[in-house]
Amino acid sequence: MSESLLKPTNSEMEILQVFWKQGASTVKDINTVLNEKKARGYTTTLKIMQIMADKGLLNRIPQGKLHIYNSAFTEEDIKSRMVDSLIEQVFEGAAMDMVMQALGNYSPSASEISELKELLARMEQVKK
Amino acid sequence: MSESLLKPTNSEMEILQVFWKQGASTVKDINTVLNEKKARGYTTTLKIMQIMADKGLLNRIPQGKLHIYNSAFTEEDIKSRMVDSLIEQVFEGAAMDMVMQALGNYSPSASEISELKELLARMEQVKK
DNA sequence: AATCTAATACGAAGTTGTTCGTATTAAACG
DNA sequence: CGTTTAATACGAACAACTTCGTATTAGATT
Repeated sequence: MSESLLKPTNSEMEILQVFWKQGASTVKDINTVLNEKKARGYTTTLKIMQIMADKGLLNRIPQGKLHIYNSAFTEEDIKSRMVDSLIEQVFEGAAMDMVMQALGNYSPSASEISELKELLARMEQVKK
Repeated sequence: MSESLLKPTNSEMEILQVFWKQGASTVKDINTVLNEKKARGYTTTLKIMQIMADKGLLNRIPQGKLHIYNSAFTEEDIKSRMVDSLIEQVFEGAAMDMVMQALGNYSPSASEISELKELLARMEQVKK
């Protein structure tokens, strides 16, 4: 089981994002969406999806000749891994530094600030 | 000037982190520190540092036969780029989602919560 | 059933990153 | 000033990713 360390590449992330939005899809479905942003050959998308299935990132269900794929992991799961990886590799484990950096870069709107304050209040509750 | 998009690789990040801690260093200096965590050949470190200098990530000052290197960018600058890149590629621009995810993963200590609340309070002030 | 169509399978090429061995060179030493 | 030492330069190998062209195959069509 070496799947706990699986970190999708950029191309793989783009594909996963489509699955999270529209659920189970064929190669054609995915390729159509991807091509809205950037041209790629059909077999390019196919190949990457095959590799992803091999890695365990995607599930593949044969439907006659067709293959239907879907993400093997939830959006939260993968994004969580990616955030962890950044904190580890770039911030040497200093999670709060990363949060501060992010907040500094994108100063949140008033409503986002409220949302964050609520989250923090809830976290404070739990600690008691 | 294509350097605004420069995103260091993992190996490059490890090297930059050493520079940010101890300032200008030789290849030998850097390699010694890196080897505390993981064995690598001297020429491996040399090669990567040469590539980094080519890319503009490091400055190189010849000191007789020796070369003294240093990071060409501040810690904050690079880390900021890395955070931006994650937000862009993984969270499709949703910076707040990323912050929430990070806070969810590493529930902050009481003192960290206070620190964050202060930061948010200051941000709220600025908005007024 | 033969042909057509559209999907998958496969292999190869180009790129980037990492690693190291060997060659070169410049300074130091005797 | 020739030799040793220690640093850089260079090239090659390997692995991961991305891309695409071609081959194969299974189902649909006539």
